[in-house]
Amino acid sequence: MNRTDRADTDTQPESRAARKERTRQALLEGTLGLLADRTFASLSLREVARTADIVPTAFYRHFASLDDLGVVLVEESMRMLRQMLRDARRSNTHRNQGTKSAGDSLDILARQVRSHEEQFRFLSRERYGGVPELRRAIALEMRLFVSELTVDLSRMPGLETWTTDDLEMSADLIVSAMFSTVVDLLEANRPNGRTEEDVIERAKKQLRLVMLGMSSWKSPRSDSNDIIS
Amino acid sequence: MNRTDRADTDTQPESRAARKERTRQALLEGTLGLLADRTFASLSLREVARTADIVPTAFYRHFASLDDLGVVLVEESMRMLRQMLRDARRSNTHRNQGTKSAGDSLDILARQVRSHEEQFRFLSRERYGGVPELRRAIALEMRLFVSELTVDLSRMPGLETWTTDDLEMSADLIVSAMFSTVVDLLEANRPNGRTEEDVIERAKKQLRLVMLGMSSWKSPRSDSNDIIS
DNA sequence: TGTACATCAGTGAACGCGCGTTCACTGATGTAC
DNA sequence: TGTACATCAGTGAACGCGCGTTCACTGATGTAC
Repeated sequence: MNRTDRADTDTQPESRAARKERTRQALLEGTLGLLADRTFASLSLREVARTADIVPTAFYRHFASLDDLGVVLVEESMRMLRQMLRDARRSNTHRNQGTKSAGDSLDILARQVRSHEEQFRFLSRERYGGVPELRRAIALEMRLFVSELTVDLSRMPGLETWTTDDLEMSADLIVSAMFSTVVDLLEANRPNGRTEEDVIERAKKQLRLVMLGMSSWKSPRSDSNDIIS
Repeated sequence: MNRTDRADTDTQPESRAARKERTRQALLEGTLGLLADRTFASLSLREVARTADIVPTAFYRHFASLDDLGVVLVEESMRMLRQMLRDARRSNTHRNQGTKSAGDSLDILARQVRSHEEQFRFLSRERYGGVPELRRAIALEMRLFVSELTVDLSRMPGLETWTTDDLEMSADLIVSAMFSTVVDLLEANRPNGRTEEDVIERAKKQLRLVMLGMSSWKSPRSDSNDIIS
């Protein structure tokens, strides 16, 4: 916390605060590792402590409870997700829109999933299967995504006249599809499974299909709502 | 099992086999009850036994293990889901197709979710958050849904010339959206939440939007794939 | 119909185990002078 | 720079608890004759 003398050579021994921070990070990362194929609810404090090579009681020097650590984990993962969304949005704003940007967004998503696999695995597992506290935190964040995407859509050419409800309906559909894609990406490249390229290609097509639907939604020539045939 | 004298009055005492079956059902239903807000992985055998008012050791007269019971629960829920799909398909085949049938399908889905709430809750929770065995069973069933829907789509007017891949891509999108809708339905009518009618209306619109996209997918006037604007 | 025996769903005591949490402690790091 | 004291991350023993599973049992139901 309040260190008066900063280390100016890196051969100097680590400060107590730095050591503590390292243990804290070890706990968070060790927990994420355990969550690769387990539910957060099935973890035990002793087990988590073991991953950081500390005795169970030392855990309490860092978190008040296991749930407390879980909330921190959600917050960190969510920060990562928000950053991803911000990047995707910037790439869309600065370049062209429509099909191109849809493909770009999917590529950004796939890259993020690959480089933050454990966090995505954690989020997708806990979104529906988690303890109520984590579930609520994730649901809130998903709702924020939908409303941010709604705003983005409202600025696209051809959609300025849409009602908020229709924009939200479309954003909701897109977010659902992207969530499915994330889960598919996490399971891609397994024996007997689809390849990552397949998953990305299908997701791009799906996004294009939705946008195609949006482009003729309530347009003059389909006022009858008699869709197929 | 092999009762020689069948009961012809209902004042007659229950047979041993019938009693056993009742306990078995009590175990299955009691477990579903516990799963209303918990993960299957977090249940204990003793807790489950308690819901059927039997001593822990008596559990083994009915199932080899808790996981064994879990698999039976998945199978039963899946049988219900398949039945629902069969009904929805029949209603579509016998009547007209397109927008009307989309609305009908959603109404069928909503009714099923309402009357089998616990099973849907169980399935949606375990789909991503469950123990590997349950997750695999559910994933398999979801894949079957997609391929059945793919076949259905291939028979719709205007879609006969589509590639299997494009049909599957569309079916996959629809199933993703419907899964989201199920989860929304399970959380509908809560304080500060959406109403069931809102959820159903939005899902119908989403289905219409997708079908609208399909109707112009790769059609002459949008060969350029320049979707929006 | 009555008797003698078999079946088997459910009982209850007992086991060893990992759990979360308490507590008093140790000893290296940090601070004041 | 050296000394005396404070801080605090991590230790290790101990606790009571619910767990899954074993085992020998009970007594009502079912079957054979």
